[in-house]
Amino acid sequence: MPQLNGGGGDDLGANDEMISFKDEGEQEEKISENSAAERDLAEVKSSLVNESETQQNSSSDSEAERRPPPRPDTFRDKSRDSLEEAAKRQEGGLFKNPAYPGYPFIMIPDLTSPYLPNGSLSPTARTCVNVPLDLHLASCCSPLMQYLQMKWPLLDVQAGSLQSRQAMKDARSPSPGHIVSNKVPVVQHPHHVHPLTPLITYSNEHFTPGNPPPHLQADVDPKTGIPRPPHPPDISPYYPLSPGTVGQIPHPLGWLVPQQGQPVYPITTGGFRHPYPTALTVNASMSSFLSSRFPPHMVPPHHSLHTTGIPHPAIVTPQVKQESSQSDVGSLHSSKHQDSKKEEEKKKPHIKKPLNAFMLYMKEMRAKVVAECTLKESAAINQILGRRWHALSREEQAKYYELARKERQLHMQLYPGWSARDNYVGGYGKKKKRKRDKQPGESNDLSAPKKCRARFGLDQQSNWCGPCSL
DNA sequence: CTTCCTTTGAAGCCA
DNA sequence: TGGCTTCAAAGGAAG
Repeated sequence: MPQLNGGGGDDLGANDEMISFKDEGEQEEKISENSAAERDLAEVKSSLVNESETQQNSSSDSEAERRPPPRPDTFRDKSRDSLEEAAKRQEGGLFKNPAYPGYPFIMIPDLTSPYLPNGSLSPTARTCVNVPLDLHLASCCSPLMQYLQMKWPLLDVQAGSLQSRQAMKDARSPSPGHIVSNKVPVVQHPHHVHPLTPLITYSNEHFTPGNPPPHLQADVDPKTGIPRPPHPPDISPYYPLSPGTVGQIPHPLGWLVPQQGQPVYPITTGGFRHPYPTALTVNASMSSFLSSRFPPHMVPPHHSLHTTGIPHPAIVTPQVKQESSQSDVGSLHSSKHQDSKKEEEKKKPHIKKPLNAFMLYMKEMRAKVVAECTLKESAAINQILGRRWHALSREEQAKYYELARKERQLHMQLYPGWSARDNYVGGYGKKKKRKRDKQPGESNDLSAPKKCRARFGLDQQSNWCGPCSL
């Protein structure tokens, strides 16, 4: 039922996702967790450190420790509760109640529903389309809109445009190109916007229109120390801005919406190129997939490539660096070997793995955690996020699993021939020596929290991370 | 400048 | 099939 097409083959609903729920009997106990909802972040941090202590005292090292026993929502913080409430009130989001209780068998919403039998957009859908996209896309748009935006972020919804709407009405339009922005794509900042960033806007926070998270309102630029103006209501707080970059705000739809002046995606020498590797041609299956889910005018032409020349952000062309370095003095003297290497790299851009559920969660919540505590080191932040992840309710996690599934799906459509293996440096089992010097019986790096304390000057006796108050 | 740290999950490979 | 490995993000720390 999940899939419109009978699920026939959505093998993307990873089994592991189920496993993840399966093995977490802990999740069951969370039902009674509300009583603990009052516990704040301090406890999160405390338990984080506690875990290390416990691990020290206990020789058991297994997964049970890595995945702590059921924790009745100990880590649910007030903010999240309020967010949940807001989300519930909202009822407009993708994950309306009930939020996929049966996940992972819950799939994409019926995308065709917003369309009337004659193929035109239903009033509801139209309404959504008319809503300025920037204005909290996730909060105001139907699942269709969100999914369409994910699938075809190039839809310039905000523009709103008459133009876009008109174009959308024109079923004869040969390609999505007519509804895309003509802004120039630029190079993606490595740490800026994930290609599929729009997915992140599913955050509950973003489901509350016009109410940016309090902790971000008076945000301070971590690097400059300059207080940032409150994020405009139409801008995701997860896209930090410096005072002069308003015009360069990464579009919430992230990866395909071109930005001016803001590096988003790599461009090749010509300024424009085929946005996707030639392997990305929309094959028959994809075409039928799309056709089954979208009105004809939404389905990309078979020749495959986006007409915008905007590459998928998952593509990280080493060229970005190369170009800058090549422009340097020594570039002309690069050896033939290097040239051939570069040629190879050109031919084979690095396509990143799609983000998994936890990665999506991290991406969304990192800023919040950073804002809530003084920590900036990702290792420490990730520990906290890991704990929070486990503290999430089943439904909340399901959101991210669903998003991740969509990401994989989209990724697979964009890069049919891609394999995770492609990104293995030097091939599997070789290269990239990861430390991973964990002994078989050793738990998950008992020293990590210690390191954390040491690094951040925390009280060795205390289990409480002062700076973080988590 | 590169690698590590740290998290979870996806995916690939090998026995 | 289970176990192991790598990579995805992030940014400070360390080498």
